Amino acid sequence: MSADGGFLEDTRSWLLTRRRGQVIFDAGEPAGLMYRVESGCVRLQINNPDGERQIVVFLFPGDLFGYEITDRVCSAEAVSDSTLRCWPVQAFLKSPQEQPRVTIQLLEAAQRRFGEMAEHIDKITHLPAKERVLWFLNGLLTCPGLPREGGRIHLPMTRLDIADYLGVAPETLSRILAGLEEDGYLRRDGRRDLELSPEGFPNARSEASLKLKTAHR
Amino acid sequence: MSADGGFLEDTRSWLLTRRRGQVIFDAGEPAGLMYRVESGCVRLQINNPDGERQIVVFLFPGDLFGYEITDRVCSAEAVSDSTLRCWPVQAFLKSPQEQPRVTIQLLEAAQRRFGEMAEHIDKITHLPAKERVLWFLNGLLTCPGLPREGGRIHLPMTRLDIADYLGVAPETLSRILAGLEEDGYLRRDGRRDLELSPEGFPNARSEASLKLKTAHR
DNA sequence: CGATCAATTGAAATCGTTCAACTGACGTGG
DNA sequence: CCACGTCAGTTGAACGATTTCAATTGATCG
Repeated sequence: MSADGGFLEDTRSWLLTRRRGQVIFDAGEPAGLMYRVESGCVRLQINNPDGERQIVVFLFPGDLFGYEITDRVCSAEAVSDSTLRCWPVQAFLKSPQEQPRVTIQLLEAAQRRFGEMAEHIDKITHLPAKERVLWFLNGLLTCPGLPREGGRIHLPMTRLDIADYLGVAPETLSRILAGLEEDGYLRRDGRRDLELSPEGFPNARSEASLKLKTAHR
Repeated sequence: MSADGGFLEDTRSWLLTRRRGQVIFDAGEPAGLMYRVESGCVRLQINNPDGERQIVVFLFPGDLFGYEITDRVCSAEAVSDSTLRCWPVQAFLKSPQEQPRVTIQLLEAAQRRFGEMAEHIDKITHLPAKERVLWFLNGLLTCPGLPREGGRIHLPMTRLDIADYLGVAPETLSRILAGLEEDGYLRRDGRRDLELSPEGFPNARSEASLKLKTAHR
């Protein structure tokens, strides 16, 4: 998920720390800095007028964000205490030296994010709640930035965060996790720690897809 | 939605036509050309392994797409017969003359798209089916590239396309449209034409939001 | 003008939400 | 260091919106 090619390192930057829940920037604000997560976890989200929240993506160490050129397109908040490295975007865009290399990097990062969001929409609309949760958990397992020992995961985010990411009521998420624990696929340890079964998950879709649905166009 | 600053015009390009339903490119393919819709309508979509489809965005005249640098992150197909202007992306990225100006344009286009997709996810997860349809119809009304005379719209896409965009069953969409017509908010004329009421829509959210929900964090 | 398939309509089933109550994890102050 | 309070998280039960399956209509095209 990280996208620096070493260019960023050569450029003036500085560190910032944000505490759990702190706002990094809000949708609509004029952009200035771009960030890379050094430690912790950040969420990009939409805060809609009805007071509801849609978390668009969780960002982990190595991930770049906030490289808007004009205005912020969504809000960013620290999920857990985090340290961020930041650069003034304008510096890149104006420097004829750095500009080409960096903007292409950013363009690629943006494309990658686009693909991930498209997948996100797809999962939310086509998967039932349980399989969304499994998808999320699998994503955690293959997330390079997340501190992890074996199948043991320390979640930086709350249940409500996860629910708002998956488009599910927190109660539903709770029931699903309880069910997975019941069936031996994981063990909950406090609010933040998960022990995922090494044998992997029910893999519900491979069964379901045997039904050989014929949609497609 | 359009994002050219005149730079593109100076660069070698050519026209392409695609018939309704034709594939423009598929997810995973190596990228080569980038496109601008000149006439017609294009959809970007995810074709998931279960044969289901999620339409991510409809593109209209003026819209740029396909500016991936490496691989296609989703598929593109013509919704209606369309003409497309295309450029080799590499030509921009290699030319020191054009590169800076164009990549910044593309970066901005990508950011705009990001914001729209985030909103799309938000609508899908937080709005009930009827309001999703109203949101879509309102979007059509404020879409500069769509041929329109007053409140009369000629839809380039099928009901199934719309359903796959909104994350709703086609039957549900059908019932909702019937209901809106029943209530005098629109008139259906064949499969492709809609006459939207000039007084606008029920504006369901403003009533609903009087309930003053207190979510947010 | 007829065939075909998109679109519509009906009825039943279901998954997830909602409302409400409870539990217990975590941190704070004594 | 332990007791206590608070709020995140969990559990229960009922409701309801949307899906699903099935049948029908009707628009569009050859």
